[in-house]
Amino acid sequence: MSSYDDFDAFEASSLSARAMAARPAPYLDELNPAQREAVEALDGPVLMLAGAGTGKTKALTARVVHLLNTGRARPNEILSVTFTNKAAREMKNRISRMLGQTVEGMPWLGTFHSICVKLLRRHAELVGLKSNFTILDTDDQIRLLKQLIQAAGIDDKRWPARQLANIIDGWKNRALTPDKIPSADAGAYNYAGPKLYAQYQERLRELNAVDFGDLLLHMVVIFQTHEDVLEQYQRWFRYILVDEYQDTNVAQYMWLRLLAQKHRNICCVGDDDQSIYGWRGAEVGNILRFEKDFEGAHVVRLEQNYRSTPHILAAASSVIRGNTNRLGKELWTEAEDGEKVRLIGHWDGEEEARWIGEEIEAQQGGTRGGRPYSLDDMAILVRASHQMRAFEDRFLTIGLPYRVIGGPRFYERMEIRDAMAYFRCVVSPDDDLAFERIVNTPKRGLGDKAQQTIQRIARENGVSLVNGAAMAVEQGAIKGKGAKALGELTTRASSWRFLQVNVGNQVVIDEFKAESADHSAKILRLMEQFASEDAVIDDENLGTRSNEDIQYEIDQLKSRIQVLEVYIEILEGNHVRFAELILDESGYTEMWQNDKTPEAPGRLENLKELVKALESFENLQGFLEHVSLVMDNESDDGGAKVSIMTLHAAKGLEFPVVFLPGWEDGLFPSQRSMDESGVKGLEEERRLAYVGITRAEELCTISFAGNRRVFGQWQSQMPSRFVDELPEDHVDILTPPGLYGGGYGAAAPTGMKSNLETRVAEANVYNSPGWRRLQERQSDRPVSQPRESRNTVIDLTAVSAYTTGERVFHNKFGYGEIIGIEGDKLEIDFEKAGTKKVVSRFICAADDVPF
DNA sequence: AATGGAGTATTTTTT
DNA sequence: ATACTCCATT
Repeated sequence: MSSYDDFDAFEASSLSARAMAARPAPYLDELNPAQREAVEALDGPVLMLAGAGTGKTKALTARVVHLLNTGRARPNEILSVTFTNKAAREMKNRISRMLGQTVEGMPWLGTFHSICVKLLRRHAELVGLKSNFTILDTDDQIRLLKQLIQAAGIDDKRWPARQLANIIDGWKNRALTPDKIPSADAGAYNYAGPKLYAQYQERLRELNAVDFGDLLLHMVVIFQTHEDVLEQYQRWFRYILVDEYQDTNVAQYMWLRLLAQKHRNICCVGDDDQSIYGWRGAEVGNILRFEKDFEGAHVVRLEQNYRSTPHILAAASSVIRGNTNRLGKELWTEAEDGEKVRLIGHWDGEEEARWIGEEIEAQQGGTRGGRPYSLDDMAILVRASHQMRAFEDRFLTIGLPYRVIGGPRFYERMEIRDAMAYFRCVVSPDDDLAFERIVNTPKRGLGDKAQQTIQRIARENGVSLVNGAAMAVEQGAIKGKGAKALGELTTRASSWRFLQVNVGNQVVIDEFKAESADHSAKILRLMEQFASEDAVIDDENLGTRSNEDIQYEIDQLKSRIQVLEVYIEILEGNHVRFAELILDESGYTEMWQNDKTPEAPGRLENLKELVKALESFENLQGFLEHVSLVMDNESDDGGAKVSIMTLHAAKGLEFPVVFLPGWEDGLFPSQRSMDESGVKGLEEERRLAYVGITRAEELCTISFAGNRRVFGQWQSQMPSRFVDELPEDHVDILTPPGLYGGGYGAAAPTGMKSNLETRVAEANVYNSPGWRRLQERQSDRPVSQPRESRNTVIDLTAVSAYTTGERVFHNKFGYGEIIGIEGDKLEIDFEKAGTKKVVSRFICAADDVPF
């Protein structure tokens, strides 16, 4: 409070502050003490540690409203960053509601990416871009990288482009430009990573394009190298609010720090226990060290939970307690006890889906807390999207309405991407990737060879592909029927481009109008002539024209007038017409109309939807930007539905009834997570479990299956270690009804620990041969036996149940011989597949092969 | 140049 | 199991 900056800030707004001091603040009365504390600490750095369901968004919005209400800042002086578009929208809505008016004046409320686009468009030239740059999605990114990889003579089979993309993303997330790659990373991507990264950035600049990571990276670079620009925004953004701070990566963190340096009025809201995006560069460290970064930070903990029952909270707390390195929060609630968390094991994934389907039908209409559940109140949260399939299959057969959230997105469909590639070519002609996509779509008889010719000519002349194509046509470099089609495309393209650059140009509009008027006048004259002339004319007389000829000319003129009218509309700013024209003239619409495959009608439907979606935008560019940044499609077509989504997609949501299927080791926690990131990965998985459980308000059901098809192969599954971390007192173990109950006769192996998992096993079918085999093996396999030490994922001291030289079998690789043992990983020399490292649970002794 | 068959990898999670 | 890629054939 003593710094000059703060004084300055206060002075600037003190007049209005005083004027508004008397203004009532009813929103404050609705807050609990902790929330209120977080809202009222307006100046200086604030860290709001908000556990799940503690009214974080409420506090955040109240804070914005309070800033406005006390006159500390005007709407455009508040920088309010969220992680997702959904969160941004939610905040906008809630602020308007609290304020009683719309928030048109909050231009800086949005995701990191959308705010950065806005900034970067203003300062693009500082990093060598034009302000109409395009934003590439992952797909384009990979295609571009593939080209560079092949040009470098690297085998992209052995070194997939996808991998390089991830490496580059990782660097960008850490705000590392190609010249700043640490030597430790020099070996990345077979030692070609850094060089290819530099080439990639160079190429992006040529294409006047950026990828997602660039949006932040470029802005950080600009802020670091152009003090004047940075200062301008530092001054401008008096107050900064950050939602989901635990999800920020290094680049975002640097961006925030740079901007907050001056006023230091930064309020970060987050929950270290809900950090689930480490895999894409999020640094929990950012939140853990906030107090060090911003000295004198005011830390507020929101711990009263308004969402879930005590049983559910107890389960969540018990699981998350397994993590070290937490800031520490303990959620509590005043809610009634309600039902315990339910736990159930199933025979296989299909059985699990069947049971959940029935359970949903049973819960539907049933009441708890007085009001009947609708399907909208229920959700199934899975670890990985492939788990959704079993549920979709099942729900389709029993006719249970469901909605998949975050599935394959509308804008990722082929026809939509094609259409958008056409738009991109028109909006930014340098976008070679877009042109590549559409040269031969629809088929124009331009194969590899023709396209290479275009590439060559473009490169030789240092022009974009569109221009290169035009030159190729002029030079007659393309042979065959492709030549004509390409010529047509390039003339079309240049006329689209003409329209695009002349939108709003009154001179051109007037010219077209004049031409149109001329034609109309001529038609009138011809009509007169037509009427006055005899029906039959001497055909031999070339000087006279037959009625047919006149009719033909009239038709020609009429169609020209129609075209002109469309052009005029487009020039006057009707971009929807423009889109239609492009799709029409390119033959793209026609292509699908002629397509006889069953998907074709759906694709045409999607194209229509695309055009309709255009209506709510100002122009094509605005639309393209929205699509690349927002990419969401929440089309709620009435009707109550069960939601199916991944745990990641569920963050921030809540449902009265939640199902958490697939709690099996390897699936959840995911094997890959643990392999790649060890204990860190496991802890993130555990946070994911915590997020999952805390989504539930009243009823939470966790389940696992003993057998599951993985890559089309049946695999025996072990219940998740997280199952053991649930608190017994708050969990009900269910016995699945029917078919299998006790069907396998023999009780579970004796002498087992009486942990939850075993009790589930005893209670149901979980006595299958496969499962029992696993259980038995587990007891003579140190890797998985000591439950306590299991959180050390790679335990090099562990003694394997296998020995070197032993002959083993792997589902995928077949037979082989163990040549090395490293904890639970075995190095095996396979007879067919060569030497591989395999996690021991995926193999079995050669004489134990199940057939 | 387009089609169809074989062979291969795929399953995290997303702005 | 399925989706995708590559290659050989027409």
